[in-house]
Amino acid sequence: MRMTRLFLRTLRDDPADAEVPSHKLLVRAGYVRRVAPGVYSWLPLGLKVLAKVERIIREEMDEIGAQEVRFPALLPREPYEATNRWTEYGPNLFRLKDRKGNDMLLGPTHEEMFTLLVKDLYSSYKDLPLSLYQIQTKYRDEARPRAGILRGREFIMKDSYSFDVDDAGLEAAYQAHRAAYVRIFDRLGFEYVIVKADSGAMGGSASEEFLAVSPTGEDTFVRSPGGYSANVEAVTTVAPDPVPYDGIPAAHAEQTPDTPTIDSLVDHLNAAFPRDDRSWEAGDTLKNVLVILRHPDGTREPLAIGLPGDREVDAKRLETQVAPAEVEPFEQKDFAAHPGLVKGYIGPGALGSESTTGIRYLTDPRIVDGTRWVTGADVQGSHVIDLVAGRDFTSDGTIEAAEVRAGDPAPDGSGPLELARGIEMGHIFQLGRKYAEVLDLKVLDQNGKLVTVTMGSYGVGVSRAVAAVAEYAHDESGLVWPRELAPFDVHLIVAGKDETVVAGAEQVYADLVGEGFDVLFDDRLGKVSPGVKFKDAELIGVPTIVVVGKGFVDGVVEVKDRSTGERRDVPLVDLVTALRD
RNA sequence: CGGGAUGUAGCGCAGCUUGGUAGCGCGCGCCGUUUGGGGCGGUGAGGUCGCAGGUUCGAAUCCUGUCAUCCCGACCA
Repeated sequence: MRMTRLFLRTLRDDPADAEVPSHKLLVRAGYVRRVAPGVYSWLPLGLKVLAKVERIIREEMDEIGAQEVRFPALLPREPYEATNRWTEYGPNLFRLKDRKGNDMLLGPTHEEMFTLLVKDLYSSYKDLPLSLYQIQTKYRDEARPRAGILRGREFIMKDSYSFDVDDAGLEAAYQAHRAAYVRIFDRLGFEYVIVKADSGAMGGSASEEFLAVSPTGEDTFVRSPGGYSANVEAVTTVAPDPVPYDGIPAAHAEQTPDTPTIDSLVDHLNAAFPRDDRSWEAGDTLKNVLVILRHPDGTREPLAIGLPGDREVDAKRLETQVAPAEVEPFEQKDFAAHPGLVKGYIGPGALGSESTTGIRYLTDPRIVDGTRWVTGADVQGSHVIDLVAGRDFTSDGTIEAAEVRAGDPAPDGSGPLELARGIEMGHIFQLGRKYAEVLDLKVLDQNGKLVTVTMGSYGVGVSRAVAAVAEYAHDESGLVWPRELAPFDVHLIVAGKDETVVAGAEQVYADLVGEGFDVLFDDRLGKVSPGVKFKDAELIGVPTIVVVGKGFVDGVVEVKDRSTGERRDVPLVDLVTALRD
């Protein structure tokens, strides 16, 4: 491709609406253009990269025997009504009506369509196992699209689904997909982690996410030096062993006026009740947080969560624990309904299903028998000291709702956890029979009996992958594509206006194309200085740059490696060999 | 949905405080010059100043409303 013909205009400045590197560079280098928030057009350069990502995915999916199909993005309402997702998806679903007034939607995901397709055509265990996939455009009307194509409202996704008669078959399909994903992400070339994910509302059992490690990622995950990694939601707390409490004095209530917050309480304790061994700390206090759970049937249930005073409740972790109920704040009217609760001084005495309030009381796993706490006395201006778990109070159970912090021990004993950010690139999980049951996907088994099919669901963000690669594959000059994804193999520059140099570059171009290289030839002459061409080449990010210039009279051209910056003169006759290395 | 910011030429921005012929850089066309790191000079094309209403002799500028976009958070297979 000649630069003088390529549909491209590079920009000297970063677009004002771009924040993250991939967004800035993909727009500046002419790969994509914004059409609407979260909606982008792919230009020739971008489309070539996208196609290469798709090719890798197709090869690996085909390799595990999955077959490609393609569903429409425009879908009728009915299948989504059957699974209740027409309602559940809420405002995130793009809805529209056809001329007859029938409801339609732009598909956010295709579990229903795949399930119904298999139901349409297959009816015997002999037809299984089966894996189908598609690479297709999805639509989700995100409340806040951001970061260019990293999180759009229209995006390209590979989604596949496995169909098996039994759990062993599902497990095998899951492992096959997992292995394929490992190969896909290895080939895409970025650093990633596989984390245990919360399968949450989707109702599956096993579920893992592939996260590209990147500070611009939206998902926080944890990992340990010993190799543990997980979503924050999936982290389980390492509970200490119970400790004996024989020598601990009896709990005693003390006056602690004006100490509604943990900080004010700790200050007061150190001033009024100093410890012999050390100062009081926030972690010595037991904080009791109240929320309201709204259950799917609409009922509201108060819930108290007891946790060490130096930790906050992590809203996401809490919601994962109480799903499908939703978490709402505990409001003034709720306090009014429970006069036994003294705001700011709530203690275990007023909590628990056996207590006067009857409010369910769940505690952090760290609060084991024998641990001693300072906590509210359920009296205005008073706290209890030396309150011992298991002796002075009990809870209705434990809950994983406290925030996870760097330095916390990994659940598998593999060392302290580190917090990092990642971009969700792939998600695999064992759906089980949820969709097959609602949509009545059954096959006859060996005994002629109807059995419900079990399914797996597996996704890769294809357009997101282009941006995710760009997130790390760049430097201060521009993009630096891995060879397998680059829009071209070679970026050829003619530097100079001398007729022999120009003619020479033309010849090199023809030769390289003849040898099978995909070459971008910057053949611009006239006012386009060599500096402009070098800058554009670095911005575009083709891995190898060949310059035909002043060395040409001596029969050499310059070969530059975009990623290392290394440049060397190569005799014209050796060029093809050098490029093949 | 909460908080913050911004809307002026294709892109990046100034002008607004203090109302008076709409500017700069890049990009684009043409002429000349230049050719190994976004060169120089000249000359052009291109703008309902987000939109609506108001104040005023006169509004990009002041007032009111509204829409949009971006960022943080909430949300999000």
